[in-house]
Amino acid sequence: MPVHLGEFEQLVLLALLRLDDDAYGVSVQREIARCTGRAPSFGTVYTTLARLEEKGLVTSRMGEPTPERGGRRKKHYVIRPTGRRAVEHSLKAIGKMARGLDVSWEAP
Amino acid sequence: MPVHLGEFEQLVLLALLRLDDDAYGVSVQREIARCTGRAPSFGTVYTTLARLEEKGLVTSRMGEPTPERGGRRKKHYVIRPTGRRAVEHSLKAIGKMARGLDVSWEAP
DNA sequence: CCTATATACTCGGCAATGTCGAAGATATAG
DNA sequence: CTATATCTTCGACATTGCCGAGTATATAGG
Repeated sequence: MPVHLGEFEQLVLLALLRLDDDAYGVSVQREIARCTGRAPSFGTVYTTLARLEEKGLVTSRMGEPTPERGGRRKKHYVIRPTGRRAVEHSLKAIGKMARGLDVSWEAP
Repeated sequence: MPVHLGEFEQLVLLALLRLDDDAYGVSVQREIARCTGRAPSFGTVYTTLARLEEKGLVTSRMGEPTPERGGRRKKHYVIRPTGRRAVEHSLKAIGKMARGLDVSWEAP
């Protein structure tokens, strides 16, 4: 039973991978915005993150309050092996379907 | 307003591109199965195809009865420029997010 | 302490997509 | 006109996508 990822779930998972240690709600939405140019609301990001955790694809840990200036504590997310496999699987599927086609894959 | 594609919609659109002239319900599901190893039901494929048409990303034309042996007529689908652009856009987004990561992109 | 101000996360709910299973349509061969 | 092979349509419900508004919680300053 292959774990199925939605389009946005893929982006979130990829964001976790590239943010590595510093992945939490705000940074995830910022990274997705930076890379893709679209600006998902925070609600959207948090919802997806929560659902990915329910499915066991990621884990979260509460961060310590930072010495900098104020604000609520961050909830850090880390991708799990299952999650990593799921993204790779999705990407591979798209890759196979796109192979040989002249749809531009890389950015300008 | 960027047309948003779901994960499966992307696969269907890619299938249309690679099937070119010979794209219709059955062949689309077969192609997706062949490439990705998953076997969506026909209902799933037709629903998606219909929705893509509503959104103006593809067009359809009824085919003539074939000289071969029996069966209902095929409904051929062709991707439109808008559709092509939409897939490219989606693929580009994923590409940007995956760039630099060591997630295997190509098939084994 | 109390308020102002940053930051970050939760909730409730509706819209869009994903996914079937079963039923209906329609060609050709006998 | 029946059997049979092909294809598509139809509900219906599950999963994902997507906010906007509300709630927490740190720190700085009076």
